[in-house]
Amino acid sequence: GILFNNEDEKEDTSFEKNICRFFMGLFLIFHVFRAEQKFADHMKEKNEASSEFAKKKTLLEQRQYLPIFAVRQQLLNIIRDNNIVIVVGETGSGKTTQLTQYLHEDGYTSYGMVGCTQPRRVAAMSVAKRVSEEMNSNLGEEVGYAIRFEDCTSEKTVIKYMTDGILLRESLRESDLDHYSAVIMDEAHERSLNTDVLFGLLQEVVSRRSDLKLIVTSATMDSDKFAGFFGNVPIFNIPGRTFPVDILFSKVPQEDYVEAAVKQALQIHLSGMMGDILIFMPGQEDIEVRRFFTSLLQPQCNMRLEDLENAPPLAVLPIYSQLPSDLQAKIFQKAPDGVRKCIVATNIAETSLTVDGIMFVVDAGYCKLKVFNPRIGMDALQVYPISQANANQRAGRAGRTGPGQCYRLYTQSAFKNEMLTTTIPEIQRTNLANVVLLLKSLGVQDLLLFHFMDPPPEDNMLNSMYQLWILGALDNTGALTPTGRLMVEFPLDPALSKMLIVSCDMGCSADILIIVSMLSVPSIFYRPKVPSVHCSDQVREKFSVPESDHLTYLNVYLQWKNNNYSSIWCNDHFIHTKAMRKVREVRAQLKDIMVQQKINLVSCGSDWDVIRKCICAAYFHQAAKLKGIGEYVNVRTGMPCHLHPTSALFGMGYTPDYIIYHELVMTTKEYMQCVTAVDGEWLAELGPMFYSIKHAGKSRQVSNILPEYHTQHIQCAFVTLDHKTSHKGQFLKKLRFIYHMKAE
DNA sequence: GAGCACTGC
Repeated sequence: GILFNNEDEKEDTSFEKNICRFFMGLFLIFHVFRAEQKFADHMKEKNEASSEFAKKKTLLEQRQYLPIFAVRQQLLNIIRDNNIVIVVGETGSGKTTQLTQYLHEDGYTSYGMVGCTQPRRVAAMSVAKRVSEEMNSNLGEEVGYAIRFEDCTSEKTVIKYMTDGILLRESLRESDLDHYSAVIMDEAHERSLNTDVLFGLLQEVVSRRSDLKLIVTSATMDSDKFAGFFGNVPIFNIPGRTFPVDILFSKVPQEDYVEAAVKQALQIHLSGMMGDILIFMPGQEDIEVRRFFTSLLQPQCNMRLEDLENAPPLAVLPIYSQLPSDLQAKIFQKAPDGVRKCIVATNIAETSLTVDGIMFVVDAGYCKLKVFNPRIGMDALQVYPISQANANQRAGRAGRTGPGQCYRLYTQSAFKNEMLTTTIPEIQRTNLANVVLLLKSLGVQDLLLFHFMDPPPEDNMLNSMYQLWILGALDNTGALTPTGRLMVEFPLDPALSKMLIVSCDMGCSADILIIVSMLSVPSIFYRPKVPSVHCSDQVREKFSVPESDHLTYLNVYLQWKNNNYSSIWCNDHFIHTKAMRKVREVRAQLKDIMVQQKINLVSCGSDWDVIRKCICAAYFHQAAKLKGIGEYVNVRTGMPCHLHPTSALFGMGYTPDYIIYHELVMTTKEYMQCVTAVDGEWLAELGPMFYSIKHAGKSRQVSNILPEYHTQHIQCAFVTLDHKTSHKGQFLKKLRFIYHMKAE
């Protein structure tokens, strides 16, 4: 049927106005505050109810009630007869908790552990906890888990849950995974970067080790592809236990998904049907609630106001990853009687967290994706249509506790004809420098021949190898150098590892260690929306080191340390406490590795120029040159690049001739994020394959020292002094550096 | 004068 009536929408409102209409409507009219106040009381009630359920059924009875129990013996038979099996286990089948236990009961743990990988840390932890309860043992004994910063296993452990990244690291130490008798790769259909690398590696391990069982779980739509990849291995189906979800498509394409979502949510709310609503939006910007206070109330989408006023209360709850965790927790609290929850989420609610009681899903059909462009070395963060697999996953969120409905704000024809069946796997749209380094260290000779399920673009691979060569991780033949081998030890991007390694000789390793840790954690600064926005910016300026964002970060950490790592101090200075704690954890982990690798910790004290030079030593390939007031051009591509407004260098009178950047991201413009001023001389000294010093028209030729893989890129590496591009102004300096890249 | 989906070692 017709879900929405577009014809009445004539006014041309801006995006922002639409957002504000969304929340002014929902948020204010439905007395959200009243609703929220009642939450606390009802939490207690809910807890009592769930413990009541636990009493009714024993753990064993609960295990036997799962769909997977009915096919237990068949499943074990097929695993016994095959080294690799694809298991299609739908939601609610019990595969994640039961498969490991079945293998244990069938004797596989007598000669090794049963390992089970998860794409997320919380999942690894919570599933391990559940299984240890079912096996009546203490967590960390028979059943344990391992995630970054936390190894909760012991010599007794026979069932080990872990993130896929952990298993990948373990395969570095022990390439045949001799400690395992079976490995289950759970949620493999999510195709994380680590999953895809493990696919290729584990397939080889199984071919070497006939006693190892590999079980890969998949969604229905990928199962044939998975089975084919591993050599036409059998597929085993386990039915799920979910409720039916009615899918309703929009009859006409929606111009504005925010407005359409508001209308749909209101329609559901006024229809009298019971149940909570979950709305999927592409980004934080669409969800952020606070900004709506500053906006004006707009007439509501042709709804009659008296209808709205008489409607029951509705609690609108935002959820996205950057939201502070105390606010995130609200979505799990039960709403009081008579209050309906309306959760507005990014795709964090698609897989990462599950809310019970959702009966209605409203799906805008978009998500944000980061896509890497290897040619210019830039990430683009953009809104894309979701895939059919995403859409089905989202719809499924309405059928967890009862029959549900899913309203798709796009047409059936768009779903069928315009959406991809599955999202492009991460390995095809990300910077591969890390993957390349890892595979090289595992002794993979020719990376272009590595057995990937979906091989990444060749250009991307070559570019990553080239970047590693620049950093001195690969030699002229493309083989790993001692520096490269050392870099693998660190759980960091290659350039950051390199920075840490060179910092020791430069006498500033303790300082660089802090900077690297700060860069490994997203969003240190918390920037509340109105009204304290200026306040937070002012506080931030207090940390500012005019010539460097990196040093600004160092400054923040040192001050936090001086204030005894206080969370109150963080709150006062608009800094994410959670992020800072993670910085500290990362620092401790990296420090351990440095000690292990005999890299001394030394501080340069107050001589911060040394630190800038050290940063330059690892990032000289990401440099920009001043061109006009406050304008920079990328030295590799000649592309204009902008200082990000949050940078310490932004809008200040100080405009250095050369800067290096940590990251280049295309959003509304090409922005350099996290920059540091450097000397031109340093660039020539530390990046001789890129830059040469030009003395009165004479140039120094760079010899061909590139590995064979990079023949296509050799031209890019040469410094060709081009007199045409050298002009007066800021070039009238003692030294001139010009970089020329052969355009395609 | 912008604003960042989500993971992981």
